[in-house]
Amino acid sequence: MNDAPKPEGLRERKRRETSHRIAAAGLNAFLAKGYDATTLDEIAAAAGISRRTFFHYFKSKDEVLLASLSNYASMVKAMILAEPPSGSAIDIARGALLNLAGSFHASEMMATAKLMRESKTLRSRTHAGYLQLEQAIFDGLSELRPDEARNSLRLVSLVAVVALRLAVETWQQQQARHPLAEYVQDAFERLKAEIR
Amino acid sequence: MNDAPKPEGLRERKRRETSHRIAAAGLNAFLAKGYDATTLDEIAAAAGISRRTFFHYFKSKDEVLLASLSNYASMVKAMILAEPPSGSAIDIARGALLNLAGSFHASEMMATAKLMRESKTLRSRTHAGYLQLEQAIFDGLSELRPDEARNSLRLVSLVAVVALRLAVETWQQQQARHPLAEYVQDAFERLKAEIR
DNA sequence: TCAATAATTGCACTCAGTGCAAAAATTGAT
DNA sequence: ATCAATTTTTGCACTGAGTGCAATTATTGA
Repeated sequence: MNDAPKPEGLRERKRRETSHRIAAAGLNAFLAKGYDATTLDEIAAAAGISRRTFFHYFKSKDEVLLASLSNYASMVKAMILAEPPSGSAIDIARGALLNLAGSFHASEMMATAKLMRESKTLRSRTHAGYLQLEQAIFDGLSELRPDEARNSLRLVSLVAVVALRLAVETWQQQQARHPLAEYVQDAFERLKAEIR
Repeated sequence: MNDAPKPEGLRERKRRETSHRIAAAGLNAFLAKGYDATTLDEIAAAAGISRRTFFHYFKSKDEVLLASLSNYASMVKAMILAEPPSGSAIDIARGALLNLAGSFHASEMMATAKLMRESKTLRSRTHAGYLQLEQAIFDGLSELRPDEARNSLRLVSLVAVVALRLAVETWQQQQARHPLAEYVQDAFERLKAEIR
């Protein structure tokens, strides 16, 4: 058993680099000119590849933006599995999201959030991100609690994401005055207080 | 004050008819060949108009499908305003959604739901519909309860839509064995039981 | 150095969506 | 019925996203 039987060949390294270059060029252009006004040709040119090659790295234009976002889905699953398995499902989800909230970078978030609001297609995508998150939380909880009713875990997943959305909303409204985690904490508490 | 100062001129009537013809032709084609495989040319041809004219009636392809869906948003707002204004915000939302659930037609829903699952763009749109619903519920509640904290009403709106989504999910999983309203009722109860 | 494999590219294509200006239909008035 | 104003419909040409294919180029292991 070797940790790295392939010491990262040239191919893999270049691939990673190119992918990263495209993502960076894309985000850059989006922030500079707006999402819709940025064409694939521009991104490709800025990344030093052909338009056709772009599609070997990303399935679509919006996936460039979703790429960074979708990391959160796998992160949250890992965090759920890392939670102490005692406590209710919702507490586990809350713990994981609190954890996740810590890894949000305020400045970066506020910038991309602005993009999300501007473009119609991106608004849909933002939400697609939340759907991924729901799924990831559900997967994590299912793995951690194989004996609990799927029904309940599904419910908890959706509610947890609602809490996160509420938190992000007020966080953005208040220009990130406090760390996101505080808003997440607050959202969960308000959720428990309000639903009865 | 006249109810119909313009007794519906020929123009307006034709416009309504054409709009309806397009929607019907679109839904028809979608169900027959799938969403992605249906082109605007086909829809236009089936509706007896030019491709260009299509865009005078619908802003985009998916709006043909969203048209029927987005009615629900205004319906739910009306239903909220029609609820007895006593009781908590969440009970009002639940009442309205129970009411709305009654107007869902099972067979039609199951068919369009299949479409929604097939196409990526449509999945986004489905969710856009839920966002509209959230907003509509929030608007309705805000109007009915101008003195309650927006925070709380927003929270209740999102939670209510989560309940609806959970209900629709199991409803579809169980092939509409029971009327949707029952699942909605159940979802709200589970919500209250699970969150604490 | 060579052959297998994978990445890059160009080209031609389909389809959604938009701007523009001409042609056809509807309207209200005479 | 006729006419001018207004609205609707249409055709045409265009941009931009995304795909299939086949040729070219780079990387790999031997």
